[in-house]
This record gives sequence, structure tokens and C-alpha cells, in this order.
Amino acid sequence: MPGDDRLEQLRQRTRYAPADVESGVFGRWEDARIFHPEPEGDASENFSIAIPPPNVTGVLHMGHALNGSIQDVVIRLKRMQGRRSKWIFGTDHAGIATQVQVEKQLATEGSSRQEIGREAFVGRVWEWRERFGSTIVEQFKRLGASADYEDERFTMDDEYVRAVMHVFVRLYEKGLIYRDNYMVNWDPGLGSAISDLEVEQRNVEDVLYSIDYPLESGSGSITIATVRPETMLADTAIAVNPDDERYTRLIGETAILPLVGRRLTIIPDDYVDPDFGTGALKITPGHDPNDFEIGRKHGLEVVSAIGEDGRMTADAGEQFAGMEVEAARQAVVAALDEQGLISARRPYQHDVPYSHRSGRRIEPLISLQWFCDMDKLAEPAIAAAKDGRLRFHPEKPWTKVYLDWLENIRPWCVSRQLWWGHQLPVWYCDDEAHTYVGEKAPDKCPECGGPVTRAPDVLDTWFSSALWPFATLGWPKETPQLAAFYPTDVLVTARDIIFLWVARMVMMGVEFTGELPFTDVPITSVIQAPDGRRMSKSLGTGIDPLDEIDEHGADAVRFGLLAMSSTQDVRYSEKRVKQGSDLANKLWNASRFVILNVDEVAAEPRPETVEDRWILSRLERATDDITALLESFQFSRAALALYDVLWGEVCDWYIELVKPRLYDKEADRSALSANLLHVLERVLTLLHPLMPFVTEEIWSFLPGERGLLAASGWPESNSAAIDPDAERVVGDLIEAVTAVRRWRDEVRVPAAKRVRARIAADGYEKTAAHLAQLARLELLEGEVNGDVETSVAIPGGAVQIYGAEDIDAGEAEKRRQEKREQLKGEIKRAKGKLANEQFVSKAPPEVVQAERDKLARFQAELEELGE
RNA sequence: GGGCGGUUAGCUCAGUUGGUCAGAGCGCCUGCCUUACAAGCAGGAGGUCGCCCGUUCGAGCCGGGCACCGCCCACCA
Repeated sequence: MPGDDRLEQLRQRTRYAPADVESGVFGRWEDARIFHPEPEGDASENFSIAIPPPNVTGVLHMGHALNGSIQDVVIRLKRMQGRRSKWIFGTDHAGIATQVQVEKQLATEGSSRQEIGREAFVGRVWEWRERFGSTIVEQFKRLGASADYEDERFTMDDEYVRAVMHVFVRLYEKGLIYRDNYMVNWDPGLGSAISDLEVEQRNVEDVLYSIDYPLESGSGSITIATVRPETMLADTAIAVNPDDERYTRLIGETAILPLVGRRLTIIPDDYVDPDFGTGALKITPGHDPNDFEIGRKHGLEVVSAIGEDGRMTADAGEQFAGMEVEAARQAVVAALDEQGLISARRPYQHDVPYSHRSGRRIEPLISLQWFCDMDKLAEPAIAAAKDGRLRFHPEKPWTKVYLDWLENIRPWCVSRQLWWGHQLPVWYCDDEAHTYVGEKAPDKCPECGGPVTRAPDVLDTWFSSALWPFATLGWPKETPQLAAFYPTDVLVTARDIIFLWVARMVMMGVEFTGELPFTDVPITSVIQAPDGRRMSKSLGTGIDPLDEIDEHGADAVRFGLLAMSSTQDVRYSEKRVKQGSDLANKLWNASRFVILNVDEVAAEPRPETVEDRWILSRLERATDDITALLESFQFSRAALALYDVLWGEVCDWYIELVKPRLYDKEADRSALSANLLHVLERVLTLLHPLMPFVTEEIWSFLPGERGLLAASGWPESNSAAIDPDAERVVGDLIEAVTAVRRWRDEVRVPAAKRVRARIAADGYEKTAAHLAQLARLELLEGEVNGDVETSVAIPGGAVQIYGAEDIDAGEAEKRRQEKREQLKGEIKRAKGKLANEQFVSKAPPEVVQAERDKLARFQAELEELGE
């Protein structure tokens, strides 16, 4: 139990100061090691969440803060519900992002990765990781995240790397991973291929050139339209629609490619839209994805005019070789102009692929890369969502979004020309005549016995991320961790990585463990800047959650984020965070009031009065509601429901109702004390998953030995305490108090003035004293001299006011008249509705009855108000 | 080109299967330093639920259309 000095300290702390308590509270949790479960039991009885691993170079942003808050709510709830709960924590090596960071650092030293070489560079990245890798971990702690920090993982850990190698080799052996010359999205900024998902379309304005290609026959020319004249150097055909009468006679003829002189056959293909441009399409299989397909279909030659260095190749011709693409375009246009071959140019807006990584325009080109065939892997991932084993929250529209993508999935280019990442477990003979794929390096080529060299490429970061839920638990070894916590239960993420990550985890999880890696996927809001733009550093629209924590406290930030989030994107609202800090302060003060005023007793409630029964009933309902809302991932509604219960019901009404009893030092206050403590204890418990710091701090001031709130039990709802009678009686009381207060305010009764009155209404037998106290009435008993001055309508009748000298009589009568009119209107409306035979016969009986009850009530109130 | 979402109080947003006079926070107005909290208490004003048709006894909620705004997917030069 708290000592006198602690209580004195509490008495003096009239405001909740998050900065003074948060680190201490977090330290208590860490010391108690309650975030670290031992791996016992199996996954069906235990509960686990794998965090979307933040980039090891990252810093906490609003997305993390919301996502982390949600996961923490879920894991704390389950932990309190008695499940052995593990929040799997760690960081992602984030190949490209990290490599870019370290390259920047090298650039400031006047060096480069090429200069220091691969081995030294990778060493530098590891150094970087040692120095800065813990930043984001500490930031998650600031948020209060109850992850298992004792068991932190990193996607480049030795064990994790082994899992990645194992998966690659197994997929290769199954024939799902293969090497191919194929059209890829080449990112000239990174000097690497990237996947389709890392490409974004941007709308830009280009010039659409019309270029005349002379016919070999000498009888005129055929005109094509293009926005990329420089790629003409790699043209190998011209296509027209077979039904396009303008060109049917030319099909099979040959045109001569200007500047190059190559002979281009004019071929028919349905792909060509006769209505676009000139209706004739230059075919460049080496640099356009469509043309690549057409080229394959027609067996066309493939010419690569642009190289992986982003410059024109020798095949582009002596005149252009070595030029940057932009320069080559100018040069080609100039050369064509010289020959008078450009017959038109007009501005043209269209979508063009850009690299999401480097921001550079994608150069589609043909490259020898490693691909993963996804069709077979997708099948069970599709089935799982279709039969409901995998559930998105909300189900619409994400289930369909997920399925649409999987049902149209294409091969995944998994190799990257980077240095930081999981190097492919692939070895080539020196001339690449033989390829060996295996988890261990061969001494020599198994086929020819020659020396081997490891493939320089690394894997797409998302390849390793796809294994996160099980590779973090020791897979492919059958570890106790894996048995206890895999499959995980819930995966919390924003929609932007449903394809990049979620779907791939599902596919890899099923393929390699035979089980779905998780079953429930709540999709979170994206938090936008207050002006509706994207939050981003480059736009200057970012808001740092740590600044917000410093200013308002972690609980406030968590509450604010949870309250503002929904299934929609939302603008960041500092007001919601403020609401959270107000709530923390309110809870703090209500708790001070209770703790400093109760007699020290156990917290087993003993209802004595109707308000006791009322609050206990309301709390049970709240317990049910909050539990259901949290379990169905409706965090915003849960947050606001908690706010209403604590602020509205507990503070505004229950505490106010019991004050007279509490201040009566003569009375036996043990039952009331028990009830107050019970109410406080319940509120703290329900609020703890959302606002862990302030609730834990207050918990430590409660009498008795309780241990940590974070390790306490979650309440089972007790339906025996539900008391509709008490809820009705106190509900009416609340309405009546409010009605009288409104009247007082409107007729300008001085705030402190007690008004003589009597209650002419049923249902206030137990609450008359409360009504008198809260509405500042002096209740008259027996026969009363003098006339009723006025009356105020309350549920079940009215309060009659006697000789209140201070009231504004005109205002009072005006007020009564307005109320009469309003009641008459309602009565007319209700009567009309009930007179409608269709309504009475077709609406459900309870709806009709409710309408009748309402009518009776309005009529009673009108009668009490008189004429 | 497909698909999806939004449009509710001055602002930011809730409104679960259609059924009490449509809600919250903030802001605004009025009155209160009432011994937990002035980061508070009490009260109030403010909305043709984007527009049009329809289904229904009854529509913010369901169906059709329209208008703006936004997002995702997509290989029309």
C-alpha cells in the first residue's frame, strides 16, 4: 500500500506530467520482463504478432506510430487476457535505402563504393548499422510498445540469412526460380533492375513526334508516332492493325529505318490501335514492354540501343554510342530534322514509369536477371482469402484488392545489382557456362570442375521480408520459439504494402511451413499532413511523432492516433492528441480524487444506492463494448467509447453523485470506497492497452499489493451486474438535472442560488436528493404556500418552481411556451405516425411500441407544464 | 482504360445489420476560481447528411444516375 509520503506526493501533483513518469514506468516493465515470454506451449494457445520490421536506418514516423500503437493495443489486450503473448520485433536491412545512406556518407568523404570495393563497403554498412541501428528501437520504446526487445531480429542475422538461402535454393530446385533474359524495369539511378511494384506512374508531358520511314519500294513512306525517338535506333519492325484499310496493302512490305538503314518488315498485329497517332507503330522489342511481347510473338530480332549504364550502346550506331539517353534523343531528332523526316510534333501528356526508389525515369530494357514464378505460389494464398481463413479488416475492399493482384500475378524479378543484401546462393563457372545453386559454396564447378565465382547480385529486400514471421523464430530449424509462436495471429499494416509484403508472406508461409503466417490483417489508415497532403520529409509536411510525444506524452499521441484513425485516410489532428492528453489529465485527477478520499479497503464492489448500481451496470456494458471493439480492430470507436465512459459517466456523473456521501465523514464509507476503487480499477484496466503509461502510474498508487497493471488480468464481463432499472432511474435523473440547469441558465438564476421547488413527476423516489443537489433546488415538502411560479419539464412530469425571486419571468414563460410548442410538435408527429396503418401493421412491434411510449411521455410532460 | 473510396455542424471526423427529435472533439457564445481537474465545471447556438430519381410504412444508411475530390491497378506508341 502506498505510504503517507507517496499519498502526499500524489496530493500535490495536480497535473499529469507524462515526461516525469514515462521512462520510469517503461523501466518497471522492462525490469519485470513481461514483454518477453518464454517459448512454451503451442501457437494455438499462445498469441503473437510480427512487427512490420522498420528499416534499420529509419526513424519513427507517423505511420510507425499508428501502426505501433495498434499492435501494442492488441498485444497488451491479449497479454492481459492471459495469453502468452509475443510481439516479434526487429529491423529490416532495407537493401536499397541503407545502401543509399552509406553511399551518401562515402560521398561526403569524397569516396564511393566503387572506390573502396564491395567487401569494404559491406563492412561500412555494418558499422553504420552498429551506430544507428538502435535509434528506431529506442523510439518504439518511447511510444510504449511492449515488443519483445530481448529477442530482437535483423534480416541480415546469420540465422536469417540461412533461412533466405534455404528458401532460394528450394524454390530453384522446384523450378520456380530461374534465370532469364527478359524485359525489366531498369533504374538508371540505382544501376539495378527493380520489380513492378517499385515502379510508379507519373503523368508527364512529352513531345509526340511523327517520323516518316521511307518504303524500300521507293513509293513513299510510312509515318509512325513516338515520344521516344532515340529508341528508333533499336526498331526491328513496324506494326499496323490488320483491319486498318490504310495499311493492308503495305503489310509484308519493307520500310527503311532512317539513320540506321535497317530493313523493317511491316507486320500486322491486333495490338495496334488504328485511331492512335498515325495507326502505324514502330516496334522496339529491346526497349518497350509491349514491343517486347510483339517481338516474341513474331520472332523479331531484338536490338539493345540503351545499356545498363543509361548510355547508348554500340548497337545504337557510331554517331550516338556513349550518349546519355536525353542527349541521344536531341541528336536523333536533329539528325531526322536534317533529313526532313519529322512530319509533325505535338505536346503529349501521358503516364511514364518512374523508379519509386531513385526517382529516375525507368528505362525498360532486356537484362539477364533472376525471376520467381509466382503462379503456383499464389494458388493457396488465393484460396486462403476466398475461404475466410485469411481475413482482412475491414474485409472490403482489401480482400478483393489482394485477390485481384494475386489472380493476375506475374513473375517477380528478384535479383538486384546492389551490394547490400542477401547475395544470391548462385555460383557460375568463369564463362558462366554452368550455374550452381546451393546453400554452400562449391569448391569447384560440379559439372566441369572449373573455378567458380559467386553471382554478384543480391535479392530484392522484400524476398527476405516475405519470410519474416517464421525466419525470425529460427526456421528452418524446429525451434521452441517456432512451435510456440508460429503461426502468428495478427498482422497490422497499411495498405501500401499489401502486395509488396503481405501477399508474399502468405505465399512463402504456406509454401514453406504449410500454414498461413497469420489469420487477421487489420489495414490501418494512412495519416496525412493536416492540409491533406502526403506526410513526407521532402515536402516538409512531416510531423515527428517524437516531438508530439515530448509535447503531449506518449499516451496522448497513442490515444490521438487511435481516435483519429479509421478505415479511411485521415489528416493528422493535433486536436485529437490534445484530447488524449486532456483525457490522461482527467484520469489522473479523478484518480487522485478517489485515492485521496476513500477509506482503504479491498476493491470488491458493494452497491448501496441506485447510482452505485447504475455505474456498476454501465461499467459492465462498457467492458463488453470495449472488448468487442478492440477484438474487432475498431480502435477509434474503442478510444472514443472509453473517453465517454471515463469523462462522461464516471467523472461527470458518478463522482458528482457520490460526493455528498464521500464528504460525510461520520458515515460508514467502506462500501462506497470499495465501489469507487472498483470503478477506478476497471477504468484503468480498460484504458491500459491504449494509454499504458498513465494507467500504470496511477495503478501504483492504488492501495494493496497489485503488481503491474500491464501484467494484470482483463475483466470478464459480469452480466449479473447489468441493472436496467438503475440505468433507467439514473438516466431520467441525468435528463432532469440537465433540464433544470438549462432552465436556470436561460432564466438567469444566479449560479449559486438554491431555488425552491417540488418534483411533480414519477420515478425520482430514490434520486430526489441528487436532483436537488445537482440542480441546486431546495425541495419543499407537504403543503406549500404560494403559487407555482413556473414548471420545468423533466422525464415523467415536471419540476414545479415556487417563488424564485431572481428569475426572469418573461424569459421563463417564453421558455415554457417554446417547450410546449416543441412537445406539441412531437406529439403531432408521433400521433401521425401511429395513425398510419401501414406503419402500425408493417413496422416491428417494438418500434411501434416505442413510438407509443414516447407519445405517452410527451403528453405527460405537456400536461405538467400546463397551459 | 478499369476498379475502389470520399462528399454529414465553421474545422477534423464518427454514424455497426434502414426505425427514438442526426453525433464527437476542437472552435464559437453565455455563466461559473462549486474544496479531483480552469488542460476544469454548467449551459447554448450551429447541419435541406453533394445533387436528381427510385425501393420502403419509414432512407445519412439500400438501388440507379450525375457532379466534384482522392487513391489503387493497367504494356496504347
